Amino acid sequence: MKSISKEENVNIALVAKMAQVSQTTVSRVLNNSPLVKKETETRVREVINELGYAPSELARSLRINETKTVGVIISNIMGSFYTAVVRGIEDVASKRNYSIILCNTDDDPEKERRYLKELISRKVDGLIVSSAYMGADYYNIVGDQKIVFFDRRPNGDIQRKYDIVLVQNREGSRQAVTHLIEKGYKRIGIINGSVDSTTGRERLRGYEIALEENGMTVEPELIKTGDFLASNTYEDVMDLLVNQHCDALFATNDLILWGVLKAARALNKRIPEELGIVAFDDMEWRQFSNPRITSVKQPTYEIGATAMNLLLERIAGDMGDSRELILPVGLEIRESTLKGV
Amino acid sequence: MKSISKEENVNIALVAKMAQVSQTTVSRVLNNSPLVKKETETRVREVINELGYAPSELARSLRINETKTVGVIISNIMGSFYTAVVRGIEDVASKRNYSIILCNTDDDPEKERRYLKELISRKVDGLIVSSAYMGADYYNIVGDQKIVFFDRRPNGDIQRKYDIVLVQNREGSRQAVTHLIEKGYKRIGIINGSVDSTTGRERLRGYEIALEENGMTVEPELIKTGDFLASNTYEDVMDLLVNQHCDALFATNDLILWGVLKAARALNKRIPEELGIVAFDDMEWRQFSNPRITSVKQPTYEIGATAMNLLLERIAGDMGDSRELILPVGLEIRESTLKGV
DNA sequence: TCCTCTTTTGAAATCGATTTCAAAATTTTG
DNA sequence: CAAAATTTTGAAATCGATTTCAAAAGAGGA
Repeated sequence: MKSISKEENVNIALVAKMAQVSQTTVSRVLNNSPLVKKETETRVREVINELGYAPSELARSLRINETKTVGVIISNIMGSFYTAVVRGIEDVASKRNYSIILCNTDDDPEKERRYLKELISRKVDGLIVSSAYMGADYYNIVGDQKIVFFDRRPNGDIQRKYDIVLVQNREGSRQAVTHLIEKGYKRIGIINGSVDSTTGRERLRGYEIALEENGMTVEPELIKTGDFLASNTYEDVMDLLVNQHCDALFATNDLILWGVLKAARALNKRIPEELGIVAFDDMEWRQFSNPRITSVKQPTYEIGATAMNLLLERIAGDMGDSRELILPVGLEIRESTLKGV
Repeated sequence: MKSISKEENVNIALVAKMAQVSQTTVSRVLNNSPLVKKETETRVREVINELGYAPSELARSLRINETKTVGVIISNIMGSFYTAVVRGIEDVASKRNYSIILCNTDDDPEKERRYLKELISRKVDGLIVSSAYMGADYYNIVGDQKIVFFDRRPNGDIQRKYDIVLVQNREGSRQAVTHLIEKGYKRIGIINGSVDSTTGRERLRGYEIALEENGMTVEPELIKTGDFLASNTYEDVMDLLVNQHCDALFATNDLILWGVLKAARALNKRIPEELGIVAFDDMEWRQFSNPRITSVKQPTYEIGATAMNLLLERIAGDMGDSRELILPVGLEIRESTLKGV
């Protein structure tokens, strides 16, 4: 074993030189190949320890064409729904020695395109995507990447080529609104995200179905369409409560609920007496909100874990037909709809 | 321009072949070198577009020894404090074309070690770390990596070598507890995270200082030390309220606050009359909690953005002395301490 | 036309690992 | 003890980019 020269780079060549073997042998040791004599292995390992050598994943990835990295593209980690999803993804990924690269698009299609291209250039092994952007050229960009979409269903051709993890959006909405009706609310407004996404469309559809099933008419004035970032929720709520005299509101996600609560507070509405509220998503804080909010609970962590598992199967070589998993939701009834009938 | 053969890999060599130039020239085009004749450049770009070629960041990184990637190591993205920090990091990173790899350690030192080694193997350009693990061999693992620590101050030797972003933990605690005292609360308990971290120690110190400044004695029975994941907050609160007869509690982070609220609710305590509550961290949900919680607000997003900016300076070659930035906190007074004096 | 000077190009080395293929070393067998 | 079988090793190619250095092509002047 030679002595350590000061300024040399610590790489496989240096280890080889110092252990008086070839790079091939060092590589074999690194990969626990049985082809190495016990004695030489020991010598090599000693050098490795002495140098504190750790192989470059970069070089390795380049050679074996696999990075053990997946890209995660979401709207905004601060939207709390995604937080739990990402944690689910990361847990499964970490267990299998994968890393995740996190990207926030703010639902900006241009940002999403940029991220997609960058992740592909970085040769990620796969992608987990909640897409804001589903233009016709999507396929041109992503090509034959392995992708699992979640939360929002990609449109048209795309959806037949990739796995998808969704929740019962329509059914969740239907239950939520049905609950409001059963509680005796008469004029129910909905503040929806974008109907460009299937999520928005499905949640709206559930709302309509609930009304129809109960012999109520769907009034366009009571339907507010915006975005899931709650950009103009406040104004929408004001209109629904002041001009349209709604006595109940259905907020289709967490951020929108905040807008609703702010506006309701500004108007000094008593909840649930004057105003009933149900909302999609169920973050833990709602248990301590005033009042506690009746919620459609999504299995957020499981969405992420499931998506990552599907992706890992694809990466492992599963070439089967694309799958669509629909996870169940549940209605948690709390004080915000606790009106005596 | 030759025609596309079907199964060839799309790499720089293929582009070169099809454009009838050398790889060197293609590389120059990719990097906007002025050394290329307009005419050839056009030809090369056409081929690039036709093939949908995007250079491998992997190969590039290997050659130029720079990955444009930073690792982010935190306790748990679901702890809501970190969510905002991460978003701050990602925003700054993305603007400078950096990607972030997210790692959740759950404050498990072993996990942190594994992540550190992995990220270093992946040749990240730098690290942003809220460390659970500060063993003596830390420096052995991270060596001369570029690191910005945040939230928790690394101990001893480490701290002189790297940049640090902190907040006024002690001062924040002092203000919070002083506020409780001013409101007339007499027996104030603290439910702290781990005192292995400076954060825990500083927040405890602020608590002690506030008591001392007001001529109150620090009673060990009123000090609960656990972890910032709130593992046994419930039991701690029970003890403080039932056995120690506290009339006010100071929760040192968001998760712990949840535990406090749950326990308080279980005991049917009226807040703020029977029980005053202040807490570190200030997530948006607290504005809607019942009651709204008086909070020490940290500039979470700025912590992340600042850390990333410091890191970028280091990556750019700044070799100056290590810096320590202390960001201000602010006390938001709300109903949970609104007792008439 | 020839020579100089500038512009434009490409062959080959390099980054740090893995892998193929053949050869060397060792052990087993007859 | 020599031949065959087996174990152990290493030289060189490879992944896909960048970069160095020298040479080719083109422009301008005498």
